[in-house]
Amino acid sequence: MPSNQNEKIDRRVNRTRRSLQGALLALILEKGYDAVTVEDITRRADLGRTTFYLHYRDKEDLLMQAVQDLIDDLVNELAQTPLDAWKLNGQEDRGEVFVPAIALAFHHVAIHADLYRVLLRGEGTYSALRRLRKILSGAISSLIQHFTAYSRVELKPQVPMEVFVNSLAGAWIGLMTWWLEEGMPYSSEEMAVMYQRMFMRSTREVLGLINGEG
Amino acid sequence: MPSNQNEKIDRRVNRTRRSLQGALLALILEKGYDAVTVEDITRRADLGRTTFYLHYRDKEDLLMQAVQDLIDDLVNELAQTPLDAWKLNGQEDRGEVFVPAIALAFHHVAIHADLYRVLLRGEGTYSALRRLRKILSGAISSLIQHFTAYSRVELKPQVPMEVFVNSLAGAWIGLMTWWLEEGMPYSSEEMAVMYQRMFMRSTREVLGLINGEG
DNA sequence: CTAATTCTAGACACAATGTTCAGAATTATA
DNA sequence: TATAATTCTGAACATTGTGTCTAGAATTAG
Repeated sequence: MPSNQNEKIDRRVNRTRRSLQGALLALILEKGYDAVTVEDITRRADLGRTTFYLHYRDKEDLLMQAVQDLIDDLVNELAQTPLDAWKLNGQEDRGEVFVPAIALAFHHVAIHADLYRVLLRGEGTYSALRRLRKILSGAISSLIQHFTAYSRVELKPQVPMEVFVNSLAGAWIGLMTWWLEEGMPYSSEEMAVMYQRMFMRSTREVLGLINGEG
Repeated sequence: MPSNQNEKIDRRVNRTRRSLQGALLALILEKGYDAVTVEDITRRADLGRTTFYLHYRDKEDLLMQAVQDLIDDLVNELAQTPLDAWKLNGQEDRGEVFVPAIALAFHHVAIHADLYRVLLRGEGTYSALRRLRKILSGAISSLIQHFTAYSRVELKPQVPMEVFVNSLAGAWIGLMTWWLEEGMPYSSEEMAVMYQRMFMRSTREVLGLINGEG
């Protein structure tokens, strides 16, 4: 998925980095970020400790590069996804729709579950989780803007947009966290549908977009 | 607020512990949990390094005791607060109410801002943030149960309650985090009102409690 | 005032970090 | 396949932080 630089990279380098990253994730999930030493990582990856420092400055550097790649990937995929909403099959029109962008985010979590688990636990540096929150806030902002662009009604937000967007991002993160910690008892599509069912309707209300029927 | 044991404690002990806790919080906010050493803490607190180990096992022990006291205090206060909702002043009845329990939580954050900042950043161990999330989820559950107890309508939740409650707790945490990181641009009462404005209405919808008027 | 408690400074063994270096192993490429 | 370049390795080293222990100084409770 990530790290496909233009320059050709020695096989050993790719293999080494993948091993190190995998070892770090596994070890963090086993005993927590703080308890993991560089020697732990290289032993698990079956590499010399010296090799580690050939590639990364320290433990945090390794984790942050992994997270950065993950987030870059998410941003890329989000950018390639239309913001439109599809009406759901045969459902009576309760405003129930399916937004591919939302489903995509949950799908991304499912694919990279281990890394998201580490990220959402805030292991390592807080900056990673903060970045994810900003990205989700931005995505939510874009969705809202996209949906309201076609509406001729004037917006009368019940709360400042910043407050609302950050709350929804928090709900998203809380939902993903619960989902991962519970061992993903629902599919990513189900999660996306539930997220919409909970918050898309109230979004219109909070924005002041409710016109008539409850 | 916390640590009022029955036994009389030597003045020096209280002073020392308060100094150490204050120093740790300040240092974490300055340069992050990982970068803080025990010697940093004792130097800032103007104490000998040996003294630290007279009171705490390590850095994490100190932080966790502080967080534990904080959470105990929050739980205590929540337990003493009625779950009822007061109707807001002269407002037209848009279902807008004021729930003391919600306001109390935001107030608690304002009073202990530094510690919450550290806690919400997930500095130290993830377990603390996880505990807070569970407490908020529990509080939300209680509120929902309390509100619906008087309703004769049968509930038809649109999503599993666990999903909904965890999302709302996430929104709460996201909102508090944003609030703290932005330097608390609103009062805790305003925050509580906004939280309710965003989610109390949609809660009734998600629970299937919408009867007539939108 | 005095006995008990707490704080202090210095020394200690230990664990992990991050660097260096010479040589072994692997890889790209011709 | 041969060879030059790159990457990996293991051992050694200085450095930093940890957690413990001591004897004695300082503070506190009563």
